[in-house]
Amino acid sequence: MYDSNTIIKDLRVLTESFIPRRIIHRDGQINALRDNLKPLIDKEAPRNSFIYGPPGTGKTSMSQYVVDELKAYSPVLSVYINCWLYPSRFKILYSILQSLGQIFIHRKGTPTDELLDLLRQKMKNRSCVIVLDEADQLEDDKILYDLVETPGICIIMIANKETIFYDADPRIRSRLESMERIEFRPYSTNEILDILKDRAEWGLVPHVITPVQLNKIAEHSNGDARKAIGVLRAAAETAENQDSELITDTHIEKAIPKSVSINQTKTLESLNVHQKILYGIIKSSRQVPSSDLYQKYSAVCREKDLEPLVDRTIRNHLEKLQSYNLISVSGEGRWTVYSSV
DNA sequence: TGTCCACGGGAAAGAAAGGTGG
DNA sequence: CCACCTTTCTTTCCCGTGGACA
Repeated sequence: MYDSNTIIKDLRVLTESFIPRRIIHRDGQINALRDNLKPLIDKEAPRNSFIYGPPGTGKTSMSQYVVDELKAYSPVLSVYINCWLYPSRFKILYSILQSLGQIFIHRKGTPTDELLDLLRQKMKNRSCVIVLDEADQLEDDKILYDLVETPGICIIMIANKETIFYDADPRIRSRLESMERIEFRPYSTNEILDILKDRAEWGLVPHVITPVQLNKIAEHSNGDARKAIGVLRAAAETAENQDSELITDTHIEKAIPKSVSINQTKTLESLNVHQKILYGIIKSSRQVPSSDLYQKYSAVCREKDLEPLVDRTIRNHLEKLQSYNLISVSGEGRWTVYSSV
């Protein structure tokens, strides 16, 4: 009935990047973001949003959920940008234009302002929601000013800290301060429990894990849904690999220390360029088969004018990312699949 | 049954960091 | 401060391995 799987029904549901069909315990934030975007439906000017909160509080999932919802009601365009991968003004504009289907040759020396003009031209009589995720990583804050000053563009900025760009240009600062702020607090243990129940219901075979066990995972997560889902997934995979019929307490205990990373942001900062690229690719496309990864990696390197490292070295870096618990690896040999934790 | 192809161990080359003595 | 040697970490090259697939 579930193939040979005894534990996992749908692995995708157990990944952090999976966008659930309903978002729980974020009603206030969802409504706030909806209100900000709502004017777009009547072709009026929307409000920009600044979303902040610690990792694993649902910022990215919720934004994507609301944007998807909006697109069902209105012919608005949307672009998602991970600023970790595209931190510069040029890269962001280039990547926006690319996602909007603007194809042009990347000749060296294209002035950044030219890209901005192109974008502004394209935005005439259209509107577009731009999600800037990991905005802490932005190298140049002028891009924010550019985007805010472009009619038709609505920004959703996502960051960990509220105080981002505290020392920015006063013009930009006043713009940022006028953005609608939406705070994401860490989830309570009970809220995490609800999320886990939801994921377990859709992702696991019925009755392989008990509510008490889920509660144990929730208590250990410190309000970080990403961590909690990671533990659930690791425990389920261990159980599955051992051909067990149930997830045992031992499976969970084994999974907990694996996913307790001291401080994820600290770890991320310690990565080198290549590791960041790899992590960015794996994180933004929820799952990457090994056969695609190296190609994608080389492509990003070329965009960044970087000489790609040789494939064996990449495998070394992937091993490191895995040991830092930033990515998880499933499958074997040629059929290895990398996914974000 | 042979081909394909990413994996991962190991050696060796290269690069960066650390130490020492003039 | 510099020149030179040593150590440590990173990257590359080489290659055997094993599972899917035709």
